[in-house]
Amino acid sequence: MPELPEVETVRRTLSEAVVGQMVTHVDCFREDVVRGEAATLAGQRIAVVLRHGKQLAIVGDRGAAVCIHLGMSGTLRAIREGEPGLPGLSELPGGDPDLRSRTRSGPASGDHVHVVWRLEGGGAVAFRDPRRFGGVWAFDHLDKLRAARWAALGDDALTITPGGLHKGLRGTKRAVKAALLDQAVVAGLGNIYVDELLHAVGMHPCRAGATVGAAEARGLVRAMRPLLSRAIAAGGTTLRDYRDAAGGRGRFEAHRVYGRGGQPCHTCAAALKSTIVAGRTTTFCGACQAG
DNA sequence: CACCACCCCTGGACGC
DNA sequence: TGCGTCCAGGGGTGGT
Repeated sequence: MPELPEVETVRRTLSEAVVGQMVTHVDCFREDVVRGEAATLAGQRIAVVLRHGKQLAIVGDRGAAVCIHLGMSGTLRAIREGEPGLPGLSELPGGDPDLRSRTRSGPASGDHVHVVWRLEGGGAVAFRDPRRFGGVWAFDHLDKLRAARWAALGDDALTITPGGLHKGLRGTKRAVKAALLDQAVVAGLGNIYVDELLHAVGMHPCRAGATVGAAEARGLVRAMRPLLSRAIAAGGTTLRDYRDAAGGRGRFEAHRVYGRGGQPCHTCAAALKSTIVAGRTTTFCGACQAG
């Protein structure tokens, strides 16, 4: 379940592996996963890999941009020449025989590779997404990507200002947790980090957004940045099958509340409560997080 | 307009 | 061991 730290880790590892490389052609194995012309990056050298919230953009040197959203189960892997690829890549029709022969084979060893960007020199970038909650959106120019997708998002969680967050919260009666999960309010937070954030500042997840004052919004932003930064420094959180673009696991496991319902709060030792807020499993401390 | 329930999808955990 | 069932959850959509 990649959230901002995991997506930023993918951005960095992918960037190191592919910036400056030429995309020779694009294999798309599931049309419904891609919106727009999948081959749009073909013939362009990768100039930069950007991120806004949980979305990535691979940008070509002539301006083409491909937006990738990993959803729940998506991975984006940079496969270097001579390196084993993703499970299942061996089963792809029409793939590079050399690349295929190097990949693990076996009966249904995990296919679900939907798009492969082939690079000059034999490498590749592969988008795999078993549950298909993610997707790929191709544009002939980055400006169009920004207008069509990123304009609707709030400021990135790493750069949002206290004033910006306060503005996003004060107009809503929704639970503050629901608002923080809303990518139009702030982009990049998901269920894990919202629970961690609310616990860190001692705020009840069901507080109405509009009741969060300017000082509390500042507290949220001041807690958010180090929380996300520490997770990025650790390469993100590994739950289930998250991997960065180089196939590495995250090492951030310092969850204080997520997944710990019923266990003692690390701050006050009270049993953490588990409930549903905004349709999401929510864990919080009834004692530390007043509301 | 704001908000919520529902749906999409598959793999892993768990119970019998 | 094997099978069935439930659950995870971001975001889009359609209903209230």
